[in-house]
Amino acid sequence: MKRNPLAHVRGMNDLLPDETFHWQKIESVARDVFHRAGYREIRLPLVEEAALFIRSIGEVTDIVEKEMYLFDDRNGDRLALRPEATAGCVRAVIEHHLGREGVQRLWYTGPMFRHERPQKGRQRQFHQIGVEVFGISTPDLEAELLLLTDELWTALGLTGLTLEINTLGTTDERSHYREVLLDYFTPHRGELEPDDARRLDRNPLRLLDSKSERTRALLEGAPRLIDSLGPDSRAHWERVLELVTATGVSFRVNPTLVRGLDYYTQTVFEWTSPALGAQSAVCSGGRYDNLVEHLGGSPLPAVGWALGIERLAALVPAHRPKGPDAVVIPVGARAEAVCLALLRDLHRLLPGRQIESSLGAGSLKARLKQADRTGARRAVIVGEDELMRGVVQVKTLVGERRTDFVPRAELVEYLVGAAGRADSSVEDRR
RNA sequence: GUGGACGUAGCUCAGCUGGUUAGAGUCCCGGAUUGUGGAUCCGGUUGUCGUGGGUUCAAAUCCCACCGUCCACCCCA
Repeated sequence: MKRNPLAHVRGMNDLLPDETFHWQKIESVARDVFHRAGYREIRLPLVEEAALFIRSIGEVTDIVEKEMYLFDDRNGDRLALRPEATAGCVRAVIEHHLGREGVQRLWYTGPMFRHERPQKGRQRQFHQIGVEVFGISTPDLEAELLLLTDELWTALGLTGLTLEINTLGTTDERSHYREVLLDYFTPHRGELEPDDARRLDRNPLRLLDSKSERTRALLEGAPRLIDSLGPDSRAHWERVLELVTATGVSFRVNPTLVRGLDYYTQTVFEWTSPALGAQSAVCSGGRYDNLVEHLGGSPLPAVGWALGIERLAALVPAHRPKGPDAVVIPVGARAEAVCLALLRDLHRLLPGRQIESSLGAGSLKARLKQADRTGARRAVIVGEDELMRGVVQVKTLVGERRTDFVPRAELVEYLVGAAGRADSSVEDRR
């Protein structure tokens, strides 16, 4: 078959209501953690000039070379769906001169787009939550950002993640090391697997985290990145280690950790989980002191990280939504108008409560069954009998079976009292 | 982009080496209870067997192609 032209685009998935609840939970926890730490939200466009990403992420990266969604605007501009948000964030900081207003602690969330082959934990439209801080060059910022991630995991009830950190030094130090590494590996070029030979040509640093046995063996005798660092970078790195240690966040130094994006300098880090399969990185980032200047702004140091919401959502224990406090069920046509008025009043007078309606066709039995399945605490039933008596029937669905007939005017009062009376014990049982 | 596995009810899957009307569980709907939930029992609906072509008296089953999904490589959140 030709593919169904009306089906979803490959790698761009629907998030159904069962999942959105889980996501909302994650997002609200993150929002709260950020707010408490003084981070403010920035909302950025999904589309930017393609050149912005090419210049920031790097020309010889996979993201730029083969993964970007590119298109020409009607006026001929070369645009791209953002593959990540740091570039756009830096652009916004430069464009609005945010650097002049002192330190900026920013966070963002939203979809990113990369044309990759989908697999577990990897889709073409994926979602990130990220943080960028501008204006602090000292290593205490790295510690703060790592602490922030750790606080987030705690707030989400997430355990079992491991943190690895490394330093890449300044741009100059790194390109020096690149040459050193190139000199070391070039005589062994013939021994490398095709993928690694390609890395040698394109981005020798990527050899450091090669999975190939052969390459790993060669790496044993290779010059180390740390030896290419000057005194300033070393001091910065030592201080990062000291401060992160002091925060109590446990980590491992991984000298082979190199990030794929060109703009990183000094500290880089990555949180991973063994539960995610091949795409194990949950959250990663690092310092990028040159990027603002590189993109045309006045020099401004920065550190940031981003986490993949899909990957995080796969790890965070699922929160089941709790059922509604009450479901209002009309029986018969005459009761429908009364129930709608009842809903309106309940929503207005009990703003904290979740009160749903049970409308449409279907027997009372089926609706009670449905209400029970959603975990509703009470059913408020209005039928002919109740209409004649001016009451509503309130049936407790959780815990003890109990049915009360309540004068319509006293329903709000009853529900307020019922919450104190029954819900706490009910809560425990669920 | 490369490799492998897999596409059968809304969902999870069975259907062996081709053989009559394609099954189970679940979900949904109804009944046992003329307007009263969770358990049980009874009944019912649900399918272009991914698509197209080929082999055959006969294809969900075998062959080919395409589409899609998943997993891994690559890359990365």
